[in-house]
Amino acid sequence: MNNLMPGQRRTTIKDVAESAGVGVATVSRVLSGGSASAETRERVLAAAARLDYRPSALGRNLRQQRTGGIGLLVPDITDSFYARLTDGVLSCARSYGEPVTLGVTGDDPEREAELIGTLIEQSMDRVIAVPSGDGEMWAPALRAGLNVVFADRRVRADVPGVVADDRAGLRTALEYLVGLGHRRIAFLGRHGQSQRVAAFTETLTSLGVPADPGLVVHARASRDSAYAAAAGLLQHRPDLTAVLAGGNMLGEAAVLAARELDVRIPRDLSLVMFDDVPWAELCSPPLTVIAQPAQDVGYRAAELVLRQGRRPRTVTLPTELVVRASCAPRR
Amino acid sequence: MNNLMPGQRRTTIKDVAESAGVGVATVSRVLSGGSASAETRERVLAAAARLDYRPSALGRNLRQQRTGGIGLLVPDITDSFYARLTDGVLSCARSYGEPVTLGVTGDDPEREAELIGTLIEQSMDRVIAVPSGDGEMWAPALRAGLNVVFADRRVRADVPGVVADDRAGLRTALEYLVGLGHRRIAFLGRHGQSQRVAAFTETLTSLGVPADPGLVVHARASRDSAYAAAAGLLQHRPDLTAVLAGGNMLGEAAVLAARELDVRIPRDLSLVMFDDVPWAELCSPPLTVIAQPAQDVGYRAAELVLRQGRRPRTVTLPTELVVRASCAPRR
DNA sequence: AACCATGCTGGAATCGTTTCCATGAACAAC
DNA sequence: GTTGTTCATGGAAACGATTCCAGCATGGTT
Repeated sequence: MNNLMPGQRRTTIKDVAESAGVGVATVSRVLSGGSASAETRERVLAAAARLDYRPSALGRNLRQQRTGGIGLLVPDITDSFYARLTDGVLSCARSYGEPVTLGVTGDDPEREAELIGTLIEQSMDRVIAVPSGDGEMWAPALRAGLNVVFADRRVRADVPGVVADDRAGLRTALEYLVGLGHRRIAFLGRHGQSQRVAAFTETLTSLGVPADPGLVVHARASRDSAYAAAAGLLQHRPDLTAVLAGGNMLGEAAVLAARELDVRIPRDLSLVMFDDVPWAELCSPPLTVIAQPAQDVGYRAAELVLRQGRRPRTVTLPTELVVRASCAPRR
Repeated sequence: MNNLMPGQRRTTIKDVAESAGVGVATVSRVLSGGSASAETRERVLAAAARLDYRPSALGRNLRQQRTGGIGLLVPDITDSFYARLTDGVLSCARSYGEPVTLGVTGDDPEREAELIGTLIEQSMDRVIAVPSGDGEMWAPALRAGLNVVFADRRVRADVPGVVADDRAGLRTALEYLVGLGHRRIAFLGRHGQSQRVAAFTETLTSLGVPADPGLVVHARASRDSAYAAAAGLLQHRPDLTAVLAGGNMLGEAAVLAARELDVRIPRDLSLVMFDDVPWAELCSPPLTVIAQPAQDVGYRAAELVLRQGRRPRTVTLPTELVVRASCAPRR
């Protein structure tokens, strides 16, 4: 069968070997930094350059029983927080020359499981995930030898993770709100943020404010769901005076819902949002936020998963309360 | 302490064959829908399920000389437009079960070339790209048999593409601005938007407004660069009365720069922004925008690159002018 | 009974790379 | 001159799948 395809056959290591007058083993050694005589090395390099040879990752990976590259699972790439996290991962991966395969889970455990399956099929051995389901779901992946690092959330103690110190950020924000006289403070969270919710109620109690379970609401990782949750909260509980939004999409939803229902920020309602985004400053009023180092979280997670030498437990990155104009004393 | 279990070798097709008492060829046939007797099929399926067998994509790809999956190259994943585009690609790819490998070019042709190299190394045969450099750069990739689809921009006539009809959107926006009495209208664009710039000057001329080259400014794909360009424009040309921002990041930069320089929108300056984003409505004032179907662009591009049967030339998707409150008659 | 058509099956080749191992040469030490 | 030792080197065996091809049984037709 001669080359009937317009796209000609890929140049292989064999072609290089032939062209350089050496064996394939020698070519492989030269190209991967093994030992070889200066003269041979030069001949091989010249031949490789002449033929524009690029080693096939397929062959290499099959032989070495591992696919290079990193799998990255986030709930929603449209969310600025996860986009920045992704950017951090990419920027670290680039310096290692590792490709990144992206999957969105939509905070749906079923989809997450499906994506994990795909990753295993691809023989990916490194994964960074913002987990949606419970930790159990990751057992098969770990058994398969997958190298997992969690980002933003942790659902298993035996898997390293990189998270922002939202507990501290939350405490600062709540102290601020309580100091302004607020007592009925709602938490508008996303599914999978159980830890954040727990921290919320604990901190509130420790500040002398009784917890009210009706003031904690959850949404899925989509704009519509966030809006529905925010609007529902504001309609059902007109008595609340402050809202803590657990993400930028939820904050956005809260602002929108408040406008729709003619609730004035900050006169009628104070709002603090997790995650600083560029538009928070552009918003009317500019939003007080708990800034999170999303990009760093991604970068550090990538570092962790790439330098798999030692296994640190968990990296916690600081958060910062940025006060703007969306909070006022309780009337 | 490594968590590598001894003897945890991956289960291969050979194991399944042995366990089912058939040859490997038969297993392969059964699993890929070939012909086999009902009894054999059942035995193989049972064995595969029992051993939790997953075919290795590596072996398959090596044999078939192609890596499944799609490579996606965008200038900046942090930009809402490209994030939505990416979301569209992922959502289409998911229904085909194809993994997506993401790379950010930062609108840098050099980085783009580097990423193309990586994709070829991975034997990726399908790529969706928002091209940054000129069309020449894609010649080697096309020669290597890569299946390329451009999104958002087109730089080669022989490569199919999916774009938004920004020419029409631009015309509508400019008619609106000119109708409000504006004459000195600036374009704040990004590198690689030469076509958009050309459309801008042409349209302006056709509306009877002389083009002023000094009113066209370019930025790279980063927030800092966008801000620098916007601030520079406003400082150097205090005579302009309207700005058309070529992307949401540029619009954001324009709003920020205007505030910083105490230029009031829309009293002193009218602003129209390409691409509708959720915060455009939250902004003060709410921004008039040319809405672009970013997600659809991604989805359609993925469809095009996956259904490589026929090769349509170009898909153009409609845009829409959404009038809010950032434009006013010229004083 | 002889023949062919049909359909299922498994051995073996193949994809492109890395890596093990044997070979042979050069050289030093005795 | 013989024996080790150290290199560079290339042949061949993996890796895990698909697929060609030949073998074999079955059943129908002459």
